[in-house]
Amino acid sequence: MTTPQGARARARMEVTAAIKDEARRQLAAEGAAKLSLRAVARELGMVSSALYRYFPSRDDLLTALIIDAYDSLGEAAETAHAAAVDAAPAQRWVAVCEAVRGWALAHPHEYALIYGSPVPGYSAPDTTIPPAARVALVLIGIVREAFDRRGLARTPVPAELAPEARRMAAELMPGLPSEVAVAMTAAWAQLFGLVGFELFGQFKGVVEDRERFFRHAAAQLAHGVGLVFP
Amino acid sequence: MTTPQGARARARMEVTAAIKDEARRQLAAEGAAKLSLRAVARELGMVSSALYRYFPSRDDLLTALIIDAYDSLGEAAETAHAAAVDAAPAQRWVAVCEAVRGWALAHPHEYALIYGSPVPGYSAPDTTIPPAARVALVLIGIVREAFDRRGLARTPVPAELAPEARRMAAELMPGLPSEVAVAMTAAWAQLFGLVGFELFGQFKGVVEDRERFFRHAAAQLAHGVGLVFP
DNA sequence: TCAAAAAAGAGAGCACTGCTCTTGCAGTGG
DNA sequence: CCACTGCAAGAGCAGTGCTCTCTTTTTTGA
Repeated sequence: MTTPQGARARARMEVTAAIKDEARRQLAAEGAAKLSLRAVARELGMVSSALYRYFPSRDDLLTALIIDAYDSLGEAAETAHAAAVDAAPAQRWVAVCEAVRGWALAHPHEYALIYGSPVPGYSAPDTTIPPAARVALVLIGIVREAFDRRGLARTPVPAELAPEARRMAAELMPGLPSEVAVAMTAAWAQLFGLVGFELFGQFKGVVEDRERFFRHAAAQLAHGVGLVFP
Repeated sequence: MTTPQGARARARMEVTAAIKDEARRQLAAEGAAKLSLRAVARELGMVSSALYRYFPSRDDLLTALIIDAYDSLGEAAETAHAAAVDAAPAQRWVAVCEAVRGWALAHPHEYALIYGSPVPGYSAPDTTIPPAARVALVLIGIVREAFDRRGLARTPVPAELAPEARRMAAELMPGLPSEVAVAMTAAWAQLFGLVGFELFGQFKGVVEDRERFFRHAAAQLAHGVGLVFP
């Protein structure tokens, strides 16, 4: 990441990056299922066994790509948010949602890798959690600012959920009311439900004008967390 | 499906069923990625090439499993709906949502197969569309009945979405107002966003009391389509 | 009834995969 | 200078999807 100590370490980082680049290319072209270590090695002019010096297994390569994908998506969300910084919170919410959708449409296989079925054995390593949180943090930031400025409409939470709601608010979104924490979390999952359905073909024959449909649905999500359109 | 004409046709159906059963077992145990034709054949005591008489490719076997999974999920939804037939529409809505979640938790790999990333090349054949619609039809039925009985709260749709909303209502849910059609479709996608996030580990470290959280979120979805709790 | 046709299974084989192991080469640090 | 370590190469193993050919069995139609 910083200055490499020796020429050796530098070369290692370059090769590692080259492997990831080529793997990303194959991922984008064919999908995770067809990503082959041997093909990556072949394309890089090295023998397949050499690649195992850099990634001990195919799953490790995939994990690296997953983290990069989360970061790429998170950056897209943050950029969109920064670009809309002057707009009202509800508008910024929609802008971020649209950025997520746009990124997903532009990188379908990467999106499938991170929000589709978990491809490797089963559990994503905990390394993936921080980059995965970036989109959520942007959304939380919007809601928090709106709350601090003028408060939010709150949807009451049933008594049976109140303790969990308080825990969620305290641990994940300190400073926000527990009802909002619950609504936020639900909206976050629902956002990716909308994106996933569009991307994975579930809207085929159902929604035609998907962009407008999404914009409206994202606005409704904003409404659900208590944001109001001016 | 009906009476088999000859002993041959009968045998063929039995073998086909046995292949699907064994494949389903392997799918449930290891996931779609590790489902292997050769392993299925081995387990059935036949040679791998013989299996190609029944399914021309691995993708065809997967497609058959996909259809079965959609039907199984649809049946779970229909059963839950039938069991709650005396309850108010909003309650039935939640019951169906909970049935979807329950089925998904009980059949994670099958759920991943149908609502996760599309595993084969890319596009699911159109054969999968009717079974895939069963859950949606149950939900539409609930909403339609509620609408016919007492009407529904409607969330206005922006002008830019109005034509698409009308088209969706006319083609997919005749008799329902276009605003409701839009809200229904969004809720449908959002439901699977909630289920998918829980199933694919996105709620790890975020939501602990997932059952209660889901019940509340499902109730909010019902609210979003205009259903009211008595 | 009996031969032709269709269907099914068996087996070998091809090209590919992830991964391991051993061997040889080339930079690195004492 | 020389031992050490990191790296690459190659062979090889077990597994995969899929195709092709050959044999056996069942169905069919004249």
